Amino acid sequence: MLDTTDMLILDELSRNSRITMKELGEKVHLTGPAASARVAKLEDNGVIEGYSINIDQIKLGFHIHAFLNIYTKSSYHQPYLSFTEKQKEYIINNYKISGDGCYLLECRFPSNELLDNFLIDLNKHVNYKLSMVIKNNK
Amino acid sequence: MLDTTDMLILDELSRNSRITMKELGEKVHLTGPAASARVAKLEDNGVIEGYSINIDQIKLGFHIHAFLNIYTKSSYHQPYLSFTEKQKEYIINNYKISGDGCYLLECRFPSNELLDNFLIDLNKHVNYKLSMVIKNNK
DNA sequence: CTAATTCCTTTCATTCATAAAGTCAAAATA
DNA sequence: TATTTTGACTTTATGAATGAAAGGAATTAG
Repeated sequence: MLDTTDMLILDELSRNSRITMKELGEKVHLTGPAASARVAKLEDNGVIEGYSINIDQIKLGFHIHAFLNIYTKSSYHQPYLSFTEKQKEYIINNYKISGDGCYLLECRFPSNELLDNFLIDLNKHVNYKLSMVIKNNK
Repeated sequence: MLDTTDMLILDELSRNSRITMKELGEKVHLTGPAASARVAKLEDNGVIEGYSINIDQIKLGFHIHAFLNIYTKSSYHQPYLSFTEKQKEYIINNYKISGDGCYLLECRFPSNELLDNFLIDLNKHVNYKLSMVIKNNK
């Protein structure tokens, strides 16, 4: 389904998705139109879901990056899910998981104070264990 | 530092970073060159770190998405960090965290078998708790 | 052996990006 | 108050990229 050229294209676009098709072609030994056709096919079959940017969250004022293991006492998750819907500004990902907890919530906050406010509200619906990200080894 | 137009630009580029500067300008009520100048400034001051793509991991054969809470017995983390260096294919993020464990490892695997192999090797260096991602509510 | 398919290249018209010059308003300075 | 400076924008024009169309080589199917 995907050959090595396709993988190279995905690799290049992961590094810089605003590269021109001509340049992309040069990197994978194709002409511009050939690279463009490959990319179009990768879009059509859904391998490429979209084009995005990486933003420096700290420069946006989000100095705190945290994970919250969520533990629901009741089996009724809706209050928690409604809460996270309302707090999208602070929520990066909200994974439903197997294992210890029910959810793993990835969040960002400008300050400890806003984190605290968030936790107070969160605790009305569920219990949690907090892990603050110190750095990402990747 | 960043005004509402800049935030709108970041929002649009997050949704589609391959949009033309002309189109981007139209969305935020600017001309092409003006939008382009804004974006260049956002790049220069490091707010925009880069341009990337979203890839459907399942279509690449990675059917399993998991988080591993890592617990190191010894204070000497290097064996673990060397191990993760060698396993980059399976590792999405490797966060050093405060809280219960020492690290939170985000991984992907094609099969349970390869996950099992990974865990066997991982367990030579550290203990872990495994959480499998069922879905992402976001 | 011929026809169809796939993947590519080349060509060309259209569109985009980018640099340069000019406009305007707000802020700073004398 | 008058003048200058600054910053952000628009307009214009040119060089470059995109995308559609046509054509060619290699592979597969009938």
